[in-house]
Amino acid sequence: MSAPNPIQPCGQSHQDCRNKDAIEALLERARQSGLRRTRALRDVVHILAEAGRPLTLADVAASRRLESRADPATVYRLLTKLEQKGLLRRLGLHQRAASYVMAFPGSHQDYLICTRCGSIEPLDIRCPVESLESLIAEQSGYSGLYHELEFFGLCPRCQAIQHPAS
Amino acid sequence: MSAPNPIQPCGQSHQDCRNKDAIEALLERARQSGLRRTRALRDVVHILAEAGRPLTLADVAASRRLESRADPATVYRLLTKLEQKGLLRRLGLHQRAASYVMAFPGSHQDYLICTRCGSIEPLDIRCPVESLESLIAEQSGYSGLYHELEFFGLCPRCQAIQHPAS
DNA sequence: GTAATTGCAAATCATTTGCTTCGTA
DNA sequence: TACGAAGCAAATGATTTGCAATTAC
Repeated sequence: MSAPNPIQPCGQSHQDCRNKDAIEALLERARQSGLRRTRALRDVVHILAEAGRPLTLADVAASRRLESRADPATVYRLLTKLEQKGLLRRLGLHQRAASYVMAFPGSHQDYLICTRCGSIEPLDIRCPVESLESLIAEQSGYSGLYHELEFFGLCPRCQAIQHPAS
Repeated sequence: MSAPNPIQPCGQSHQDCRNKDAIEALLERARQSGLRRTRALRDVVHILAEAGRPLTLADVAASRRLESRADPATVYRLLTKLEQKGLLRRLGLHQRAASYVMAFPGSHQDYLICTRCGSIEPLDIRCPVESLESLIAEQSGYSGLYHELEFFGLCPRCQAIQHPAS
């Protein structure tokens, strides 16, 4: 958490996220936020937590880990609920369709995105990540490195709107 | 580019990206990388460049800007080619399906992703972005702020493979 | 003239919803 | 027992491909 060594394949420091206790805590949080302790829920959480990397819905549904082969629709609904409860994070711009931007040479853009209404504001920040890029390129052997940085949150307008339900 | 003021709605500093010269330069690069100067190409580049924010394929295809209403398939192929030439950036994990990760409290994960094979490596970097979050939250009025940071590049294995074609 | 590009239609694939049955609280 | 969850099937929606007609070089 505080080691200065910035770049390592995620070996140790996140291992703790995948141990039984952390997973159990997640399940407990899930239950307390209203979800029932079903086998499918337990399986989905285990699969995702132990993967330690982003998985698609199909990945989760196809995983033969744990004996229940879950229906994609079930997995989908579980993922949706877990995301609504804040226990799960869906990567990307949170829209169903892919998004594109022109790549002007030398220009780089970061975004601020509302998790409810999906509005996207370009940010004119001095991106603090650039210096990391060369370091990562060097240590990982990747070429042509670039990055994407997005901030997500509830925009002021959406904060003012009543939550439809929980 | 060097102003210390870090957060502004992208007003000026990227405006230059959208002027005629920059767009013309993009089109020129496109032509030099083998694309023909068709109306659809010009329109797509104009639409994306002038939008200054991420657009979906449907956004581009539906844009009545410039007189040619382009077929989604045509737009799709243009976007694909522009991306292959490095003139365009597709946001997100570059997979067709959405990806999910468990949100362990207090843990945050950044990724290194190969643009060719799609492999995803979790990075154990000390993320330099966290300090920005509170600043952005304050200035934007967004609540519940979090961020995603992904690095993209060609992984060593893919670098070794012959490019199928250009 | 030749090869890339377009447009239209159709195929794919991931996501999402309806509805009935099942299982947890 | 009541209400959320699961399973199955079907609808939706974005993306992707096939192919004939067109257009840029």
